[in-house]
Amino acid sequence: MISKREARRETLRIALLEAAKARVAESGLARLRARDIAKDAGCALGALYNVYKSLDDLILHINSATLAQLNTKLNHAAANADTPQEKLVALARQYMTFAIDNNYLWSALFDHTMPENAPLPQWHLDEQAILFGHVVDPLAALKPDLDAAGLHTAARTLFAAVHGIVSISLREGSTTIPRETLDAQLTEFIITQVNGMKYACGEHQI
Amino acid sequence: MISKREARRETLRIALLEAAKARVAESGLARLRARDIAKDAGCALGALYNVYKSLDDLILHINSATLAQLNTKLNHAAANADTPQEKLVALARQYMTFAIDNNYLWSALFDHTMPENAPLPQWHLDEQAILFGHVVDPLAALKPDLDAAGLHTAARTLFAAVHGIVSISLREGSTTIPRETLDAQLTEFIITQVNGMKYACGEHQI
DNA sequence: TGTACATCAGTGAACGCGCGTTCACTGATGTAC
DNA sequence: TGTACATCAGTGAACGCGCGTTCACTGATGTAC
Repeated sequence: MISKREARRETLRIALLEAAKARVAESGLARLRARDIAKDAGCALGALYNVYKSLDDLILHINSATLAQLNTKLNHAAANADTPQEKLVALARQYMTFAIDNNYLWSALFDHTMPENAPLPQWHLDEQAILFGHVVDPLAALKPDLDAAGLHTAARTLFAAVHGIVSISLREGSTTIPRETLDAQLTEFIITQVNGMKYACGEHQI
Repeated sequence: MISKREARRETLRIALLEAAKARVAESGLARLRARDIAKDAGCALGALYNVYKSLDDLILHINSATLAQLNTKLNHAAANADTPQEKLVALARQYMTFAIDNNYLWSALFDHTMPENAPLPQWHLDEQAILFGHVVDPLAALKPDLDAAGLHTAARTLFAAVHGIVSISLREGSTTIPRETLDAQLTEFIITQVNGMKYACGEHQI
């Protein structure tokens, strides 16, 4: 049976997480303060440390929630596309859309660094690995001759390229390049890459 | 005529810059401390503020030096390649090599953020823009139908993709993926992209 | 059901530390005559 | 060249602030009988 204590604890846990997420979404990870979170969640500063081990611990849970949300979006994107090529394009575009719509939360995924003695916990590494996973399936269909390791590497490279394009675009603010241009660039980029993979497998001429 | 005062001032300026660069190269931007720099440069803490406006100002000069160094390397890489395709491959590989060899200094280029009221000075933005510039020339040869704006965008996209691949690789440490694999992946990536550009200009089928 | 005690969530002031920046002071360098 | 004064580099202790974390205390919830 769930005690009244546990229920309150869980409520506070969620309230703190939501408050922290809102703060990050609003003004970025760098401006996140324990005092602000507690105030927003309606509890005293010390209460935060009853429920989370530290501020870093709380941030991990923020990122975990963001990853879950992104994951859902990517699942939908892939599910609504037919061919492997279309899936990859849809994934990339959804990734960019998510990054634009959740700029600061998305940045927090990559900005947060743990104190040196405490590395990222395994459960969080697993969550990150799922991101690459989305790319693996369509890629396997396109390059059936690749083994698991090769697939993994190729997926990471493609993901990283998309990530870089999105990342550098967001850094400059949306002022310099209009959203549609960016979207077109990204789409063309993926198509070029995927077609190249399909028609010429590793024996390119330059 | 250059006074003794100015000479000393300039010497100290350089000593501080070199000390700071060494610190960043050794342990990263996040661990850079004004006190450490002054100690390494052999002066008192306050002297730093005679010569640089602030620590952020000094960091700008570190990044400026790093950009100049990277720039030189990229110039050589492009000069030693013949065809536009080869130039682009050489640029990407040189970029990765530089990032690996100067991990922390390279990261500092992207990690450093200014206080909100003081944006990056123009001279530093100009230096950054030169990076994209390397990609523009070979790209122009490959896609003669693009106008200046389109070229610029395409160059940025390609640069950003390479940056993402390098960035995510370095994040995981060199343990996970051996250097040669990474190099091969990056090379194949560029070749694929460049061939795709060359043979099919925007009217891809998916 | 009631009572006495134990447990633990919740409080917020205080701690502790790090660290960028300043400032009154000293002494070397430059200038005027 | 020498002397008196002005300027400014250089010093390092002290300032000031931010902010994560702790801790003694209070009061609500749970448990034993």
